[in-house]
Amino acid sequence: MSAKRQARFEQLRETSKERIERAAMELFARNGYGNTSISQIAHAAGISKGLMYNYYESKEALLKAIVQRGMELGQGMVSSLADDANKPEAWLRKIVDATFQEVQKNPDYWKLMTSLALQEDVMKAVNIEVEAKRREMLAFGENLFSQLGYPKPREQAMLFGAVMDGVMMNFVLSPPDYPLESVKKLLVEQFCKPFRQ
Amino acid sequence: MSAKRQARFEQLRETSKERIERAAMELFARNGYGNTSISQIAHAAGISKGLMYNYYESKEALLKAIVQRGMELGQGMVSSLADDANKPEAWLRKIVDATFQEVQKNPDYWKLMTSLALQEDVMKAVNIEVEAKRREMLAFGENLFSQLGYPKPREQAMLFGAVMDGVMMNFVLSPPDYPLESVKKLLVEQFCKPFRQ
Amino acid sequence: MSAKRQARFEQLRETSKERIERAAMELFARNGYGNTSISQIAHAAGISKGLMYNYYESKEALLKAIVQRGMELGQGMVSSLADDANKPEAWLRKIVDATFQEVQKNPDYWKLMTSLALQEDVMKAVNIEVEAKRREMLAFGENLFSQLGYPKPREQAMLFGAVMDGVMMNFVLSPPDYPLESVKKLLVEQFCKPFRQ
Amino acid sequence: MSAKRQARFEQLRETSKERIERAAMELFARNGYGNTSISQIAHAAGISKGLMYNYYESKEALLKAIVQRGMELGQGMVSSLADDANKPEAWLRKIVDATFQEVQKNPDYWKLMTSLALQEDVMKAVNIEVEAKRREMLAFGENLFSQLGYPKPREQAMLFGAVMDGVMMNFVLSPPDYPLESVKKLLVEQFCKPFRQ
DNA sequence: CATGAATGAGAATTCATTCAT
DNA sequence: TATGAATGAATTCTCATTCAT
Repeated sequence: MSAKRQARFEQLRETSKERIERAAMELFARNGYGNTSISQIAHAAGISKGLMYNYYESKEALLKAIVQRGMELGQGMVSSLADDANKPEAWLRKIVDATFQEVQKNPDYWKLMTSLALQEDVMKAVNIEVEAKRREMLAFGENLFSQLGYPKPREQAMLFGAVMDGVMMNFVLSPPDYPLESVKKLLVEQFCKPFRQ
Repeated sequence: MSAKRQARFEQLRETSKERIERAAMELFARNGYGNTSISQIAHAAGISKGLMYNYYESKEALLKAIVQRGMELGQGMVSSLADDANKPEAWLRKIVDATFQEVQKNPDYWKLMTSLALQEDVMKAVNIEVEAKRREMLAFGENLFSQLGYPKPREQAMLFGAVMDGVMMNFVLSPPDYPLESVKKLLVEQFCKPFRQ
Repeated sequence: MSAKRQARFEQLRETSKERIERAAMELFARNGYGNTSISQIAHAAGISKGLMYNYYESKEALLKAIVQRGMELGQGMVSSLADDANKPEAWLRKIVDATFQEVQKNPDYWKLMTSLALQEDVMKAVNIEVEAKRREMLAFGENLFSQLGYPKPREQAMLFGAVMDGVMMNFVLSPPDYPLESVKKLLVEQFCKPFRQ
Repeated sequence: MSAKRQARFEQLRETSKERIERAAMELFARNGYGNTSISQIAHAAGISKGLMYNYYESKEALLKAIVQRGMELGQGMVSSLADDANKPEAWLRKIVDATFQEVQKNPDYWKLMTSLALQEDVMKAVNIEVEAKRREMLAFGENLFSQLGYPKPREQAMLFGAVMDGVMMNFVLSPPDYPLESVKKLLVEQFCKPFRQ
């Protein structure tokens, strides 16, 4: 096959794949993985049921692909807030900003991830990765709060993680209505600052 | 049938029902409603599939019953912290205590509720009720934080709700490992107090 | 459940299972395992597709059960011709008789077994057992022909095995037309006798 | 298109066709017609699925082509042993030799043919031809054994056919291990000779 | 000639639900 | 009350076949 044709096919394939993944993510997020059928996905993506299996070995493989892709995109975000090495306050703010930016950009993805986290069996493999990331974040936060003089930096990091998760969850439950900006502002005021008696 | 036999049956029925609901809640919480089959529930409860339908009209009815019962139990909790009418700090603390006590007593239930909240289609009816409760709680919290002098009581109440949700979620994801008490303490220190510049 | 009810259910279950196995064997034998669908089997057995899965985990499990049951029945046959310890001619005749009796009783089963033997992937597990049995038979035959003075008992046993297989195959290909008795008589005359220059 | 190009294409076509047929025969023989997919064949042949349909109208047409080609090759064999008109022993030996030579040359083909013979529905058309050939062979053998003085020439011919089929089958089941030559020698000794006693 | 994306019919399998006992 | 055999609709998945390129 000529390189040209190759490219064209590549593009078509991407298009279909992307439509499938987008549709699937939306439905998985909205209704849950177990409550979403391949038929629904195919219909929403405007393709035949069979085509799905040209791209993904199974429904579960599709889910994995979606999660994986999201994690890769997430990597970019994390690495983008790299420096500011010894300004913990700035760093915390950046984390808050970056996280909510991500979530706003793709609430469905985060809804899905939250759903999955709550289910042990489905996607055990993925959850392991997510768990690792959580741990990493926790250690990172502990370090920051320690620098900020908190007497119990680990617990503070956990509380911080909890607020983040909580706001995120409340937001994805009703994105249009949630006053994310105001809440975020309060959050920053109350969490991204040095310890004070 | 004699009253005695009646009573015995009643008791047996209760027992079976309870075993069914407990098994179902565990499985729903662990694997999701859509990923749990009646067979699994019956097996876990040690009864036959058919018997389920003596007590519940359908799988969905079973879910509703579980959710309902949980909400009723929750009512008790709420009403139990009724007085202390004008001591907002104490009230907030009580809310925190009571909530986490509930969650610790039955993490599966809260895991399930969180899962359900994330799914629009499944249990739309239930979610409406939950949503109503959320609103009520929000209004209540807004009032408390207003009394405590917070300039943005509504947003503060939302942030408070978010921490609560976040801690709860993090806890139910790994109940044995989570240092709930320490985190709760920090939470109380940082949220259950009058506004301070 | 009372023993009576138990027995009744057992019987019903057996009936359905037997109908399924009979129908499946017929279709597998006639059209091949890969060309037979569960729908066809269910239809032929007069049951619903779903019921199959109450008794067998999968189509392959059904096949295995059929093969297994046949092998167990075959065991009976083998053990029934036990004695006559040192009369090799009589023994050979008995083998011939017993084998063809089996085959006449259930030609479909042998057709199926022959089909399966020809396919490596399907039922690799079963084929291993069958192979073991072949080897055993071969060793046994070698011993007999050795006693009968054949200079190459092993090869003679293989030839004998081949005639048996060949007649069997020709017979199952058109049971009603094949003059099994006459052919068997010739076979006995030419194979079940001492070596003669 | 120039004659030259035409020829080149012709050659390429042949090459692809041959690769397809070889791959298909191997897979059909190994796993059965119904258990072999076009994808597998295309992959094994190193071509695209679509290309198959340039050469064959359907999967079944491919099977027919394979069988047909084998039968045509078989024709050559039969006609090659034409003369020796009235030396039945020599003739029988020739039949034995030629047959096993064929089978050794292409065990997969015979495996496939045996498999097909065992399945009524698949390839009914082909089986009719095969059946005709069997009959012809039977009549031929009957004549030979009659000339050799056998009292039941028809049955003897059937027994002879059975040994041939049996040895063939045993051989194709494990070509590398089977001592074809030794068994063939015994076969000739015991079957290709005048009637005695 | 050659590709592989796309289709749709149908296959295997699951599962909520019913019902005779 | 309790069972589990039986059903059938829906679900996941496979595969021969078509077709635009």
